[in-house]
Amino acid sequence: MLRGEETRRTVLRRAVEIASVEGLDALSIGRLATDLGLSKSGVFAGFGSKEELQLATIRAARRIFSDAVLDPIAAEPPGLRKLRLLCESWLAYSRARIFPGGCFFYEVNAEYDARPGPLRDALAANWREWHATVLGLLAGARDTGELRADADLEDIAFTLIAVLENANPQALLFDDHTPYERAHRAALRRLRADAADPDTPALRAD
Amino acid sequence: MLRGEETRRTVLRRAVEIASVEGLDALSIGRLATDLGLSKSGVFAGFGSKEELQLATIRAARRIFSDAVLDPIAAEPPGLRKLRLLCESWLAYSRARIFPGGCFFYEVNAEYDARPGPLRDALAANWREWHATVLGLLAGARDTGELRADADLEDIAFTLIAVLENANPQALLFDDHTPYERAHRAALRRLRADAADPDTPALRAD
DNA sequence: GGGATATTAGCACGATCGTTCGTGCTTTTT
DNA sequence: AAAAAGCACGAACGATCGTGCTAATATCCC
Repeated sequence: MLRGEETRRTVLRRAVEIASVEGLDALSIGRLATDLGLSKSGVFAGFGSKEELQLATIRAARRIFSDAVLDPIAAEPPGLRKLRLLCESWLAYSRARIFPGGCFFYEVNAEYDARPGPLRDALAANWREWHATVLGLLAGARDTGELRADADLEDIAFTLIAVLENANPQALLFDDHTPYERAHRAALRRLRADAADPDTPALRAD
Repeated sequence: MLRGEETRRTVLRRAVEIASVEGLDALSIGRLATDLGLSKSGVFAGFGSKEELQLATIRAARRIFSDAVLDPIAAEPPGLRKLRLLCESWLAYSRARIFPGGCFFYEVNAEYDARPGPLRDALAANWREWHATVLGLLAGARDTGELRADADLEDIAFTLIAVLENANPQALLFDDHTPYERAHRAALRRLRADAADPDTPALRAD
């Protein structure tokens, strides 16, 4: 019986839109039902509780994010180029309003980062995953010898994520796309700062 | 007749706490009333509408932010040192949980950056003000000759704000303070990158 | 096709939302 | 001392919230 799964998908498609703009708290069963021409109980039945609906919304958003940002660069071999492509991919994702509220996770992380519970746990897990991805690409670029062997990859990841994420609210708040260009320049600059000398052996000692 | 103003302050003191953790949407008249032992209508009367309560909450938060971050460095003369003190002041403000939810503005900007209306307008105005402050200090440090005359101050401001703000959600999400240290290092590094040569004349041509 | 099953609709519940209204109490002004 | 103003209160409103029930309706298996 697949009709149920189909309905869940329909609901979640709308749910991620709403949550990316107004947050997970603004998700309401009744609103989703009227928006989609369903009954309240029909929407409710598909999830069993509001919290489960919110968790499912986070999972759905994770998939969309992964498709939009990670998939396009999956085939790229490790190295600095892959890292730069990731940054561009992320900026394009925020810029293209894949979620109408910009980056879904920027919105909901701010909403729940100070509220313990299953939702914050789920968001923390997603952040860790995203952070590990960036870190992995940085390690890749170090292993190819394009980044200095003694570079602090955690610090670089922190700055990269920071400048990318920060482009989002500024672009949304002012309906202005120049923050994306600043973020791009800032990311490239940070990578350049720890780039290895071109004639340094690939795996030099620290 | 000052009793009214006193009540408003009491309400707003609680309102900024709630909003910094759960957002401006989570402010509810009834909740504030029961939290403070007041009547719903009494709280309501002091503001006239929920939106006015939210706007007043933003104004109250702006004052608290200004007292915590800007006042301590007000007497400092322009220059790189003042800029570094600002970064430290900001990080201390987030770290000390002046607002229990970390940075009030990180939370509410994310909440309203994609929702046109008076609240977003008010938040945009606050952002502009904060941004202008950072830019002003950068210009000060350039005028003292400590920053290169051709440095892109807008880009530097973008990165500084990004690394500071980004420490906030990460520290909150993981109950971990090391992001503050990363942010500090990242900010200093960015300033160092455009520092002028020590023997360069104060106002060199571009 | 009929019977089992999975899925949606309809309706009601207690709670809470923002808001309005009328009333008393305090304090200031006259 | 009388009059006015400021302020908070309690009660009530229509709406919406999340969540249970029960009944109707699709869909699948035999």
